[in-house]
Amino acid sequence: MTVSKTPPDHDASSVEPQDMEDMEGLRQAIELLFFAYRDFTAEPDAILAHYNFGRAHHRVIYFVGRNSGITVSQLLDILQITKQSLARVLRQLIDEGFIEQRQDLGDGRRRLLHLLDKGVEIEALLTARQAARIAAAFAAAGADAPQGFKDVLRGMINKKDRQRV
Amino acid sequence: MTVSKTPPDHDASSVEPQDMEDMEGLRQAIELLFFAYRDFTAEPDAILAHYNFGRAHHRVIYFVGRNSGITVSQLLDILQITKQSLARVLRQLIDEGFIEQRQDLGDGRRRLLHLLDKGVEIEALLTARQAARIAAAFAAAGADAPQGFKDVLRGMINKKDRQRV
DNA sequence: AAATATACGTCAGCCTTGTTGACATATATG
DNA sequence: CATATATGTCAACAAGGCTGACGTATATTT
Repeated sequence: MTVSKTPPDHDASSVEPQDMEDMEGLRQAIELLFFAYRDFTAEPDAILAHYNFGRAHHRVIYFVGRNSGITVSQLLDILQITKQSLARVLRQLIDEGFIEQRQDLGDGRRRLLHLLDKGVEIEALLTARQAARIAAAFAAAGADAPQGFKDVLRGMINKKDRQRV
Repeated sequence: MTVSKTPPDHDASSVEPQDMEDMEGLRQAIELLFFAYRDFTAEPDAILAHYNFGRAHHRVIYFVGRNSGITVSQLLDILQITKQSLARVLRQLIDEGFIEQRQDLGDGRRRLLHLLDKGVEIEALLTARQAARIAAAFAAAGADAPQGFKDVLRGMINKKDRQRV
């Protein structure tokens, strides 16, 4: 392996374009988002591992729980993954009795997804953990912080999906 | 395939434990976080694909850029992945001339990581895109929103890493 | 009624990025 | 000199993305 020998540097202060005076604040936001999301997902991931499930299962369970009777294609719109990727985890969730699909009486091509008891249970557990983390952060921040938090997140979402939440 | 036939239901309103009166707001936050992070990462991912890089490369480039001279183990602490996972992408980044490692003169076991020109360039591009998205969201939200946004995110990070940002 | 479009499922194979476990080397430190 | 630390690497595996191809049931259009 080739390793060059040089004194440790500290890269002084780098030049920032003047039209980006607030770059530092934006970089802070980028990093906070990384760390927060990292820890926000790590906790559910650990729980899911007990069921031999992963983050992909979590997403499906969550959004089916939140939108009972959602169709497969609506779920695909939310997750923005391919149907093959969804099929893999959905099949497991159905086979293992966490989710049930019923045929839509109006349009027989559609499969309406519903959580079964086991699904409701794990959804509640996972959501409770994530909600608790957010609730703690809300409580620690100022009273106006939750609104600011949500408003900024909403603004970060592509227009098309902003009205979803 | 077995599909039960039942009329479409709307699952009425589910029961919420009374100690979680604000559950709706917390669920909103959970979903906003999901959608915002999804779109926040999708844009860089698309750019990185042109270089045959992925999200893992982005993280390394970003944090090496932000912490010039960072060691491998410090980077591992941030990313919270195994050294083998890091090694795979780091090797590519070094081989392809995006990152350089220099030996620490104080402690010769350490490798200090630095962006090379190509690395600086792509880092700037990716960060500019993400910063622009956040800047737009900041501008669209109220003047106090950015502070609330950051405060809540900070509160969501595990204590150990809160002081990082 | 026939043709086409839509919703969904599935098979096969590939890639990235995470994991574990084992082991090697250089350098620091006790 | 012995041990601990920082790093690198090989091998194998799993999760969860992807593409492409194809099948079937149901709706819709012609």
